[in-house]
Amino acid sequence: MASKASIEAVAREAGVSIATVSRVLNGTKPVSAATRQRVEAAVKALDYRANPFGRTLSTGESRILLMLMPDFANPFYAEIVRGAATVTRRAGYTLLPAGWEASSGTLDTSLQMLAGSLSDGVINLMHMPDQKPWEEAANGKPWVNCSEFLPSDKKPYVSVDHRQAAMDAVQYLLNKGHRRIGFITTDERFLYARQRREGYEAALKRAGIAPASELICATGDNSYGAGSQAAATLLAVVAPPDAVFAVSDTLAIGAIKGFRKAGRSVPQDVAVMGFDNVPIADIFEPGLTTVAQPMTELGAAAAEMLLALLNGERPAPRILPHRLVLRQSA
Amino acid sequence: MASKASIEAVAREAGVSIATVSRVLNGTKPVSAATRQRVEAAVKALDYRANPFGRTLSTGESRILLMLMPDFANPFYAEIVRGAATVTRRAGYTLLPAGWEASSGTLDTSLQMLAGSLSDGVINLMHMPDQKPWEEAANGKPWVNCSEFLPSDKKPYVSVDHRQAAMDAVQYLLNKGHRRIGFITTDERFLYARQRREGYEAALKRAGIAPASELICATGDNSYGAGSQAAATLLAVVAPPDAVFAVSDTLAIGAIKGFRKAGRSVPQDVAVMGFDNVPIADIFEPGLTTVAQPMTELGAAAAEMLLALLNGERPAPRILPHRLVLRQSA
DNA sequence: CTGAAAGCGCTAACAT
DNA sequence: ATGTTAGCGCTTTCAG
Repeated sequence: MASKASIEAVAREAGVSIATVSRVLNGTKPVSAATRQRVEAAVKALDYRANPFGRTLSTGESRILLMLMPDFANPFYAEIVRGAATVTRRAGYTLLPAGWEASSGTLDTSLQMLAGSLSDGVINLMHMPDQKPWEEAANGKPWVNCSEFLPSDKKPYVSVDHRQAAMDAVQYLLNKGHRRIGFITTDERFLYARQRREGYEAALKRAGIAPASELICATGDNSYGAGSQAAATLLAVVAPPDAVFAVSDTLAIGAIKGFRKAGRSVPQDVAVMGFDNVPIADIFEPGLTTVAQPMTELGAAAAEMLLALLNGERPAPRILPHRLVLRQSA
Repeated sequence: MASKASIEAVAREAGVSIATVSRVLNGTKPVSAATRQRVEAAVKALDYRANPFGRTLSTGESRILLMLMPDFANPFYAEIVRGAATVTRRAGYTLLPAGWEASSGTLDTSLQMLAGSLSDGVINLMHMPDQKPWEEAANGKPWVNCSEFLPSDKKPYVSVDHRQAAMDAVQYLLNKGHRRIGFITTDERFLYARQRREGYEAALKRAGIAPASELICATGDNSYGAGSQAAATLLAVVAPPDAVFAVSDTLAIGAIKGFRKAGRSVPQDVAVMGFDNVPIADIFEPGLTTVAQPMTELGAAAAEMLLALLNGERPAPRILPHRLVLRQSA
């Protein structure tokens, strides 16, 4: 630990007691102007910053909020973090992104242990099946789910309506005259995947179309390669789809690539829709038609709700609006 | 703070002193088998995990390593993190990604303050001009630079040879017969940008070509839009380039998009090369010719060096090999 | 308005 | 092999 000044050094430098230093630092109790000045001067002179470990041990609160992330490299999550961090910072809390290793199989146990006492609360973006160990570690700590949520869960959540969003996407495809619509999804243990699939099937049924299981392709993960693979699989069925709805832009772009490799053109031979509206959706050719989520707002709302929880309130769950972004792929 | 059992509760439950509990937990001193069992049983029964704040306050080391990241959403960094985390975890350290907000302008001051005492060391990926405040906060703490580094700096570093890599890329373009080669870069305050530019100019000079300043386009940031914009700028000069080397794949893909929008085709009218070899480079069409960095290895090496530093050693700087990945864009 | 002192949970001497 | 105790740096009664 670098030779940092302790509160005691500051007290000595200012000729006061450590209690007084603490008071001016935290504004807990009135301090005479003269004393305050001396302390502030000493703080500056010694470049003193309170040791968060001492503080936390004493107060029992760390003012750190954990953000549990399934994937580090996904711009969708990055944007949510940005939205949340803006809000928490204003309230004097630090947002710590963590848990991203879960996606690589090995849960970081040391961090998991830390989670229990390191943070005052958590914003969870983790996919449902992966979040259990964290939930246990958090042990009743203020917790809000963001994006991935179980409606029946008593925890506050903020999300888009995955089911409705998927319905809207598929309805758009239906309106365009497509009848054999495929569905590319990730691991179905993920709630959002199941909810979007529900929406997909509901839209089909409403149009009098029976969902065909051979048109539903669940890939292991959310990569371009998986999407490409899925396209190949879908092409192999006896009556291939004339449109496809994928649960993520990554999968959708991978699928387009896959269709192309098989000599099909998008959207002429097969229309493709994605989900998320990440930056590449607008750059890739054809431009990806997709459903956009209000990422920044999702993060900000989650942070506000967590702050409310910390404040003893019981924030109501929130559903934020999604919207279709129409480009060339469908 | 959720009602967590303290070490004292465990001691009571097991009928021993807290010192003994600490000893079995940390294996610091021999403990009789019988006692150990009782303590372990108590730990399990109470679901006890040591409070890291207490531990840190006492030992002066947190066993947390900070990873300073310029950008959260960039798969390049995500991969480096993965490489580093694997190594640190094995050594019993937790890797905490942080600092990503710097790129959004506002440096998270609370985290910055934490940085000073929260971590035992740091792996820095931050761009040089942005890393200063962190460096001050770290105040002499073990520190290794990864990717971005100043050769003259006394801190250990691991990186590719940005200058040489750029030379290789430009030489490839030269070999293909291109003579008017443009350069798209980000903010030139970033060291890697300056080093790659040096390589670009060196390769040109070696071929007897005087670098033309109108063919060098420095964009503000590293986005698709910036690349696209740069392409337009380059097209506006009296004698536009017949090839372009961009300092990142993102910029390169943006540039391809920009050239296309202006009616040019890649690689026929203008060849484009990138840097990094991120996943989309292989999916985008035309496939992006680029220079690949060993991302996982960079992270792993950085972690190893930091661990060595923590261990009192003086690890030597390391330069890892890059390689050209040839696809269709150039 | 300010100081003395207790205590947060833990580790590491120092006893025994 | 195990217990006692003194801190680690800070906040917060409790006195004054």
